[in-house]
Amino acid sequence: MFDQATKPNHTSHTHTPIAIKPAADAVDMHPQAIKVACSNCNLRELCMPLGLSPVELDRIDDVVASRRKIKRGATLFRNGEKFHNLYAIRTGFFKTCVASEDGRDQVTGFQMAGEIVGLDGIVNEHHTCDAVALEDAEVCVMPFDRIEELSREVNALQRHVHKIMSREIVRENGVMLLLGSMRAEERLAAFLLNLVQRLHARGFSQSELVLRMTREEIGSYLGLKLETVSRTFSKFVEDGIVEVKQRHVRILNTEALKEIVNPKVCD
Amino acid sequence: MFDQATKPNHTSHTHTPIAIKPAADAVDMHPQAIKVACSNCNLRELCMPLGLSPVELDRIDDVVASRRKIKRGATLFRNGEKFHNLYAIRTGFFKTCVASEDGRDQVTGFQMAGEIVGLDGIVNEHHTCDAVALEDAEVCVMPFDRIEELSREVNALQRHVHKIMSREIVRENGVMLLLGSMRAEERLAAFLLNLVQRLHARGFSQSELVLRMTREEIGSYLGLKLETVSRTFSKFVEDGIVEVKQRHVRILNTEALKEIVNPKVCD
DNA sequence: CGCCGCATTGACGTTCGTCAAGTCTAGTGG
DNA sequence: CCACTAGACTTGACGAACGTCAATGCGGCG
Repeated sequence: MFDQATKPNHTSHTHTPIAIKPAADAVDMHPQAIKVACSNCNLRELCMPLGLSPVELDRIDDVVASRRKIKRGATLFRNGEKFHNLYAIRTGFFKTCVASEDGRDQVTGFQMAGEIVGLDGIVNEHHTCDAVALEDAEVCVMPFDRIEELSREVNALQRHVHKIMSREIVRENGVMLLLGSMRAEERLAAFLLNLVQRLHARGFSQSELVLRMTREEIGSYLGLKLETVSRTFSKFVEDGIVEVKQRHVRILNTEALKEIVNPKVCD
Repeated sequence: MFDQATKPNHTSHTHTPIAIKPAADAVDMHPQAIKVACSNCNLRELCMPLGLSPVELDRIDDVVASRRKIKRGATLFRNGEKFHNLYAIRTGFFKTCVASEDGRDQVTGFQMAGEIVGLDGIVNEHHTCDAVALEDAEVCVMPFDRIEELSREVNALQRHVHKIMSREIVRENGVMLLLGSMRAEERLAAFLLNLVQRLHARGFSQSELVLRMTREEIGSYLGLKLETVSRTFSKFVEDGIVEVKQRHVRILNTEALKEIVNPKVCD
């Protein structure tokens, strides 16, 4: 039943979220020949500004110094490490988490292809959280000095950097609303809707997804214990809202999920 | 017992958090004569970059277009409004809050003199939260276009803007940790320590403070109901950790509060 | 002086966490 | 190929923490 869940819409031969845009497919056939460059990256619309002139596009390529592969379970950076770079995720899936001094930790986000991590390091020139790969991943390394330099000259880049940071602030506002005022079912429903929406924007199914994280990691993100996450999944299955088989999830009734997150008062 | 609580260290005649730096006191005697300018603002080290050359300092003045007074209870901006400006708080105290569609709302932060609000509006060019004055307040209006323009030319300003946004991201990470993994006592202890630390940085007492917000607003911020906030205050009083009289709070045992937030495992 | 919003306190209910037992699955090594 | 194992997941019983509801107190403002 779930056999096809890992292979959405298009025919990627792995389950890593590779993005859309059929246009550049021809180039992708010789991956070793690709220049490390944003100008021919099919994730460009996700992590770089739109509407650049060709000459600006050329300059933008300079923000990426190199690429780096991270094995599943390895860290891209750690709390306390000196901050040098932002990272644009090319493939793979990350979590970021902060820890309190007494050992508790909290997942602060899950990041997928086209998203930027490392913004936490700018203030104090040291990272304040860990970024851990939840599956084998590759990132573009973007030295922050270069970003600042270039964004002084390319207005669209400057604006873009500001928007990325603002977007992260707004996202975290939403998580605070979730953590501060929602019950378990609402949290999980909101989580699933958010994930599937972001995957859909990358060319995946609107109704099926494969979770890259454990129940415990979901729980940490949502401020719940893993047992509660598990029970809530089971509840959704009973109610016929989703099918769940381990990490494979199929959403049967999106409207019902939305209704759980945002109960309409009907009277 | 609390009569002097509203008047910490120095002799401000109101209880609005006016900042330190005795240097500029003379100028303050003729408030109507002050030019709208950062270069002679005693909050400068809080909201503007340090180590500017005189000529840069002069240019920085241009980011502030005007000032605006906001009455207690009034909004500086609202969810959905078009974004134009960032605001630096000169005097007064704000809360920011987001709302879900079904009416629940969540306080996402409390802001005091020298802090910047409005960053949420950058992504979509519309604000996504409300900023409400909890006491009569005054802000510096800083058109974001000008900020971007100037920060292309003044590197220190560019860096500063990035740091302010990154700081907000890191702060929200901390709130997520609090909301996701702490119990009521830990949350309230962390909240009090954070408030008093920020007030202290502005020249106020390390041990006394006047809360500008209701129990309900504290509860919303901390993901608790107002009754739980009230009970937790009472618990702290019983334990001899604080004295509380309405919104006046005196911290008797800072170490105990820290211990509550970060219980040390002693074995 | 009386009203109203805010705060406190108590009794009770719900939700979620804790602890524990048991199942499933993917990966490993014979 | 299959048995074994470790880690992830599920499920149940119980209890603690916090929410809900309601009564009461307090203080500031008109």
